[in-house]
Amino acid sequence: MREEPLDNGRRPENPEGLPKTFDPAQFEARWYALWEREGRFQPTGASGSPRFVMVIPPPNVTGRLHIGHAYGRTVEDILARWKRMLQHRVLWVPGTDHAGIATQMVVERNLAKRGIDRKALGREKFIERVWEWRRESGDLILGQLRRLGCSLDWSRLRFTLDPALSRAVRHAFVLLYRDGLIYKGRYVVNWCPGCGTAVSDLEVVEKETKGLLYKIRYDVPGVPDGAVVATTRPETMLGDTAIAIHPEDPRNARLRGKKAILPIVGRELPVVEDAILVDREFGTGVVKVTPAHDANDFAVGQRHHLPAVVVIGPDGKMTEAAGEYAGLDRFEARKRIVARLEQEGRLVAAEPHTINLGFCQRSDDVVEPYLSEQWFVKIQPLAEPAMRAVREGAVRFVPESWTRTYFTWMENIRDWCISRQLWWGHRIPAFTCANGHLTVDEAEEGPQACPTCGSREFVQDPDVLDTWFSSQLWPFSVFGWPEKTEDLKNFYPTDVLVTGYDILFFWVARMIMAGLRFTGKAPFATVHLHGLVRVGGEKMSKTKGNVIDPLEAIEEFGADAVRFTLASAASSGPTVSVERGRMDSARSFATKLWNATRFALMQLEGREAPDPKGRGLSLPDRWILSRLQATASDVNRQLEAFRFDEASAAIYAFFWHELCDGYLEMIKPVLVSPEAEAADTARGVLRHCLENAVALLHPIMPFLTEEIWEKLTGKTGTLIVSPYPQGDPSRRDLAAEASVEAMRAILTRVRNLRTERGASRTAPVALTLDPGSPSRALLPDLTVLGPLLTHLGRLSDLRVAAPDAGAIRDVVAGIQLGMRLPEGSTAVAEERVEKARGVVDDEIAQLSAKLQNAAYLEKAPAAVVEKTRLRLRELEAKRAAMGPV
RNA sequence: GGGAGGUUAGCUCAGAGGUAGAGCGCCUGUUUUACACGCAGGAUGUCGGGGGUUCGAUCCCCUCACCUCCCACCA
Repeated sequence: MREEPLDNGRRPENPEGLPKTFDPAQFEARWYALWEREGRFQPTGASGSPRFVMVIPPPNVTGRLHIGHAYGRTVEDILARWKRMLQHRVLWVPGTDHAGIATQMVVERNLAKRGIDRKALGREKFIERVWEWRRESGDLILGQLRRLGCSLDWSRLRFTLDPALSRAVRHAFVLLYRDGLIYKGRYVVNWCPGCGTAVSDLEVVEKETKGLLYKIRYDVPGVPDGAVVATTRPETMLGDTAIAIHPEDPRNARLRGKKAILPIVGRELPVVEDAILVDREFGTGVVKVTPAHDANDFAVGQRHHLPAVVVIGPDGKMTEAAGEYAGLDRFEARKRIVARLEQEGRLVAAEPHTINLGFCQRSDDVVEPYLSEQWFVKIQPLAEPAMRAVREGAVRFVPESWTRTYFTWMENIRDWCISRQLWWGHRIPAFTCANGHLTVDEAEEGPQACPTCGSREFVQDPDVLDTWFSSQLWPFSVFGWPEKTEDLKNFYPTDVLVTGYDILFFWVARMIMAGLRFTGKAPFATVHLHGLVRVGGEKMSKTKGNVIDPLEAIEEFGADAVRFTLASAASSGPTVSVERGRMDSARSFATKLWNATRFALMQLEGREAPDPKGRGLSLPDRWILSRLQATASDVNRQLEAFRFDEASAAIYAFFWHELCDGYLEMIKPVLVSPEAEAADTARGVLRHCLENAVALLHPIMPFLTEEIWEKLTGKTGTLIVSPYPQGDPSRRDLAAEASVEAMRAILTRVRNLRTERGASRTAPVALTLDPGSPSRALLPDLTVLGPLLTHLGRLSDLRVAAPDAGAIRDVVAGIQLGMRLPEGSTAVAEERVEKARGVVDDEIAQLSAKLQNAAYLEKAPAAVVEKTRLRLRELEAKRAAMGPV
């Protein structure tokens, strides 16, 4: 059909009723609304049917959907839709996270732009502003998940700061506190001066950094040359309260029992002997001890009862204790101190040195070890059961290789610093009464009276909890825990958790610990840890310009194409590589589906399409039905294994290469033939295959398939709950598969012959199938397929006969062919034949050698040897067909 | 310093102890009336290097090289 623009520029109406290319925007929103309206995302179905439950990894409430989310949520939605079609009672719970540091920082920055300082504003006002920000820009991501097609049960939407979830947090805190698993104490923690808060070990990212190792001479009365200490952080020396040597180090034995004088400050420093801290091999064997600014030094301080002097404050500036350096930034102070030491002749050396510096995951500031009072979770008692759960199989990781990483981390786990000096988050439910008694209480308003002294005046701890403290409760707090709700009973524990491996420790491990502690059950049976999305093999970054915005991609290609691309990119490895080219190809696939449907509708509309289960099936019918069974089995197996790439590829290959390229072309002549019965059967088979293919694909491409489903079946919006094709291996028809595949191979050879000989695409070929062929068992079927072969191959003649003299000969699928082109065709390039002969000769030589190898004949399985024999026979026939050199 | 993973077609990646695969890209032909986001045909790989086990290894083992990532308090 020619397309001519009309006056108004619109395309003319398509006679078939469907445009040639489809516009996803036409139906995506419509289907989503319909599914939602009809309650498809809510768990329904027979109460006896198995359930399938997931909770979403809650994105930041003010965040935007990025390609990593899009990937993870697509995977979850595929699982949810697949299980739903398997008639499970599916529940996938949506929600968002308050994301303490991240959100607070954004709001703080916004305020700063307007010249407003957080501290000047005050805590309450500031928190109001954050809520405002959350109202303005929050939940956008939820709409974006809808665009992606996620079948989340919106009636159960949760936010980590919801009253019920906040209560769960307080309850959990109190439980742990009462059990002695939460304690408060003064320790050296990781402190981010940029964020102004303590952070956990996990939030510190170590980076190799070039620095200097300074060697500084401290005077030691009675020891003429004093002591030379080595440090990468000279500014902390102002807080030194000792120097340490190894008890068995002869080099420094003369320092034993002496006192050193701290340069600049003049403080007397005892020389302590500590075998744990000091490595005799390193540097001078003398270590400065700064208990307030180094975790190891802190431990030494504890062992030797040393005081701790805080010289760097929470803002990263030197404190009053730093004397003349007070108020200086820590790095500036370093410069000045080094300059001064040099001036005084105390700087013995400053050698280039590579150090692992800790940076704040959030702000990228250099993290300071900082002595301060914090809350901690005693983690060992929680880790033990969590390890057991995995060891005993109550929780399994997919891919399995993460198990080991999990154990390694859990075995070396350290107490978790959970207090944050922030305002946005769950405030620690700890209260100090007027008489200084500490009490914890889960009531939002705090305790009524002090249990110790009865005082009614309290000050609440100013800190908030690490965001992950609330996240670890997510799989059950969303269901109302600690209340014994129906949902908790019905849907907890969940089945599958899907998330990136980067939060295995942050979140997954902690959920397992918390789940076991608070509910006695592992929160999920299976954890699918996927790789991180990369674009073209590289991390996405704005400077590289390779960022893919999933929403832009949805606009451009449609949600289904984006989802198919992501599913195809899945792999078991640590990276998920996404490319734009893949999006194009996915969109082409969607268009292909569309067009195949248009064709089918032309054939099916207003016509009977009997159930193909009746007899009278042709070989192509049997073939495609068998391939459908094989594909369905395969797809289910791959989904079971979280191999979304393989599942996508299986449907793609079936739909495009077998159903469209193969079956559709095979039935076209049947459809126009006068044999009405055969045509009707083909229509029935076509409908059956198309419906099943569309159903198979629905979890991956939900919108388009629902649209097509409606056109095919006349049913509106029901595909989402239609039974998923599972595939039955007993319904494979291997004989039909072999025959039709042989025919297709012969077709390819005939077409290739034309190209090879420079004949036109339509040049008639006379073909003979040699009854003496190695695979002659196929001949009866090929005879039945003869008319089709003749039609598709544009043959002028087809006979079962030995090849004529002068025919071009070859062996395909074990059938010896004789092919004859009309006169005048160009001869094939001799060098090409030469090369082909070479390849065959090589393989023949190889196989013959194998078959003459006694060890091979004896040890290789009989089936393999037999296969080799067959192959050799076929090759010899092929070689013979090629003629002499 | 430990640990994990990777190295396969120009690109991005699958893959199994028994003759190497996909998508994209490339070449050739093609308005074969569902689809040019198509159809048909085609080319391309010492499966990182070296050694071992095996009748047979790209797939298992050892080793080397390079890459990625995790974990770790050596000043």
